[in-house]
Amino acid sequence: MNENLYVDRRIRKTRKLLRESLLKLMSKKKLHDITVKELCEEADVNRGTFYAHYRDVYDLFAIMEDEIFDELSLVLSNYYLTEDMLTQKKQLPCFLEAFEYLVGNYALCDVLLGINRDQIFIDKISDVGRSRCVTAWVQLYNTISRRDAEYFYSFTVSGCIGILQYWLSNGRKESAKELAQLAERFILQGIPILRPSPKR
Amino acid sequence: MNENLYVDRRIRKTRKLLRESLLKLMSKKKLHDITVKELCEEADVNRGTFYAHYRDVYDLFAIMEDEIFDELSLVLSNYYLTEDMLTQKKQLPCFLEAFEYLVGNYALCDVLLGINRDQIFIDKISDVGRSRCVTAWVQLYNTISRRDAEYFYSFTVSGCIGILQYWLSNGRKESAKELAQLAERFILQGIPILRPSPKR
DNA sequence: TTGGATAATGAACTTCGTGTTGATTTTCTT
DNA sequence: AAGAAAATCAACACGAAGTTCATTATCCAA
Repeated sequence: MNENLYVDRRIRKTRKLLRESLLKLMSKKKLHDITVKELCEEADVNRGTFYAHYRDVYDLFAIMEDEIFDELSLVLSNYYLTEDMLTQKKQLPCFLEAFEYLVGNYALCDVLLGINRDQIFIDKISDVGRSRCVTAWVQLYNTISRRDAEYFYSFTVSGCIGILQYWLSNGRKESAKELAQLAERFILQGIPILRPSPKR
Repeated sequence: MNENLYVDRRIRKTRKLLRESLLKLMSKKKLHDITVKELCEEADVNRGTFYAHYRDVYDLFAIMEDEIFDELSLVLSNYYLTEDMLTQKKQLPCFLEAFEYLVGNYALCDVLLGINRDQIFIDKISDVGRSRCVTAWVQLYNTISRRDAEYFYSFTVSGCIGILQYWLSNGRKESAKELAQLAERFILQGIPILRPSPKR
């Protein structure tokens, strides 16, 4: 938690510079086109210093992903599934917090979920709440198999990421709340959301 | 379509070898860790020959993606949206064909959608049916805004990819038909799929 | 404030993949 | 069978990767 306070200021400075520079370069080009050399020039850090901290550019990137992942996990861990949350009206707060975090960190999201994104991060994010959700669903409803619950979870989380990606690539016009509401409606109602008059 | 018939046999052979070798290497390591050198050794093709065909490893990969993309587009283009397809029972055939194609090419899917996947392919796949679906939805239902339809489409397609990814990473136990049915249920019904007795 | 510790720098060096070239050999097509 | 075209082989310059070590700058605790 606060081991960071005991890290030498020089180390903190160097790592911060490298992280910021990588983010900057990634907004312009793909990760695999970024060399250690140019990263260090951008950060004005000696190349030898880089190797004292990271194995290569991908190593640095993975560590950055981990940090975001931990923060988002923390946000989500405040929520636990109750029967209420599975019925009509109580899912919003969880979605809202998640989307608010992501929307608030959109520059990072752009890198992590955008055109040059790496897959591992998405997979990890996806699995944050998997076991909790699936277990709760199976316990609360006797009509659903564990297998179907797993698939439904995969479908849902990927769908939410899809919403975020569309949002990112279309000018980020909506607020976190709007995104959360859209996600909630899609998940709760499915395609009937499209219908003028709900059938059956 | 059949320009391939006019391509020199040596060229076809070389390209096939390189494609297969790249696929093989990608099952073991990430794209950015694969060098032209090792790819050519794997394929037993001269390095100079590689450069006569492709700019670099990413160029080859992009071309492979394009081929799959075109094939899948062809599969999907057989379907057009009618009102029937948006109601309860008629979506399955389209999903079924898509999933059958993807399941049938699971080795490729594993590379394209799996842990080392590149984002561009997924984005392209996602957009195959976007305008067609969104336009149809907006025309058929006066209650949905274009914006919401776009988001619903993003949500749905990403969700389906999520289903496929879960399937890939869990032993590929289900058939294409089962996957298509799951997808259809999730999209049509949303979370009520979990409920023992449908509310309202 | 100072002194020991530690991190960053700069320069040099080897290694390795890249991308290209030109001569030679193999394979295809008709 | 012959000409065309592709693949091979060897060689090359180039640049980034990764490491080493002596030197300098910075930190932090006594």
